[in-house]
Amino acid sequence: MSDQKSGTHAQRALITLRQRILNGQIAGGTRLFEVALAEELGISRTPVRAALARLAEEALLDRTSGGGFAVRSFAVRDVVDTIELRGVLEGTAARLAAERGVPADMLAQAREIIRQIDRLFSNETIDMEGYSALNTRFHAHLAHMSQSDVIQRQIERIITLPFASPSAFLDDHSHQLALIKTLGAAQEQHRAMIDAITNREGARAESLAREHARAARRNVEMLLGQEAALREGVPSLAILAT
Amino acid sequence: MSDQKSGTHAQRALITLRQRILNGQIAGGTRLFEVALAEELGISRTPVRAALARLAEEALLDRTSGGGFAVRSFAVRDVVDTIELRGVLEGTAARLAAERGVPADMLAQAREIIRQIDRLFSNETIDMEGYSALNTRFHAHLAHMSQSDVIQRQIERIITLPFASPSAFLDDHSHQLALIKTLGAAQEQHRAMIDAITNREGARAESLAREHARAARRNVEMLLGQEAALREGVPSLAILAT
DNA sequence: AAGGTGGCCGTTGTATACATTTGCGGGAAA
DNA sequence: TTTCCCGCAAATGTATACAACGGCCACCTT
Repeated sequence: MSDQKSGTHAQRALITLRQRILNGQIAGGTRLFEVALAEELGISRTPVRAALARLAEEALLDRTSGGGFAVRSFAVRDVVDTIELRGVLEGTAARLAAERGVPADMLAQAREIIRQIDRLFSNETIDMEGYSALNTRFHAHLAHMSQSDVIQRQIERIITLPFASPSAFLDDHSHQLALIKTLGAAQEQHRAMIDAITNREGARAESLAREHARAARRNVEMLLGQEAALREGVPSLAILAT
Repeated sequence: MSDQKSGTHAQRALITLRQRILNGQIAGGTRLFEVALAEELGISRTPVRAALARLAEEALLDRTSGGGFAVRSFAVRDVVDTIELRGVLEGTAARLAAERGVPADMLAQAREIIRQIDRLFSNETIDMEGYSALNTRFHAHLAHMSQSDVIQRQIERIITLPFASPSAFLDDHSHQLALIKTLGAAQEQHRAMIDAITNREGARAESLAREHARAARRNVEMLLGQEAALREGVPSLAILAT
């Protein structure tokens, strides 16, 4: 089941382990041992070490004092704070874009993405995968518009966590009914952000981006208010410590 | 000269390479080869790889497409943006502290640090090393008061870059005359931040922390305005791409 | 019974040989 | 001359054996 054939052993191990951690198959705090993993995956310790190092880089593992690795554990508070952090970073990207000014063609690209999302809305049934993809593109483009490599890197880094991605929960099928109603408001915020950036209104752009991220926080809180059974279908939250 | 005796080969290699990069001895963009480094350091490829992986984790190296590593290059813009980012993160820490409320003893600790800095000022000549240490402690404590592990980690991560540290330039001896005059204002900002947090004034706490970081940016700009010769004594900026 | 102390075993650290990949350069053909 | 392709060399990927470190437990001593 986990024998993807792509690339090197280290890459496969990385993918497998990442998936297990994000799935919650390995509890937070669990120490990972090179030999055990190597035997289980049928490879030697060397590629395992490489994979573990990359997972530490992705902040999914902590380095323990003795030199080993342990799975990082995410409490609800951490998920909320991480979403807050994304809001802060995207807010900064939006503010910098406004303050520094964005070339016309870059703004045009942003508006084009918004237009494509509008087009999706004109259909009777919403194509959630399509929306998710376009939404991700919009947010990536926002980071790009900051014209700051430093900010862009930080944003890219943080959204590797599935629950911190701008399109978190959009692909999770358990509660789409409630979600769909919020998409219209989200799109209005997209529009307002680009408007603020166009007018060089830094403070407005920043606070819009922050509020925009709050929607994700509301989703988390809504999901956690439900019965556990209903949460089964939400892979983005599977990593949560119980 | 580089044969510190502490710990493992990997640790020594990490320290040596980190120092070289921060010193600017290895130009940004330079690709690092395992074999070459191993031979030069007199160790095998294995600990070299480990060291390179950690440096990538510290964002001092980029991973190249083929699987190798290259020294990250920092332009002036990147330094400025990184300081801005610290301001944003510390601002967020201050805001969260204010919004969430900070236990009395934690606030007391913050005030104690401020008091110790006051005491330094009462001397005729300022003990810069002492100020630097206390200032670092104050900022670390601020991150702690956010009561957010996520935010705290981000701040700790970013201030490993010497020019992004809250006490950057304080230990660089070339221009202390100009700096000393700014310390009083900085201390007033420390005081105001704690006041804002005590009164649960989130927005005020945030904007104070941001403005506080601007001082570091001014220092960079001042230093870069000087003749190159005068910059020799500023190790924090040695990494800058020429 | 309590405390120290020895050694075993599990874990990471390191070196090294070999496999695999990739990028570049040179040569041949169009 | 240009382009394509082949092959070599240099780089990373991998396995494996052994070293070194450390924690734990059992046993011995007082």
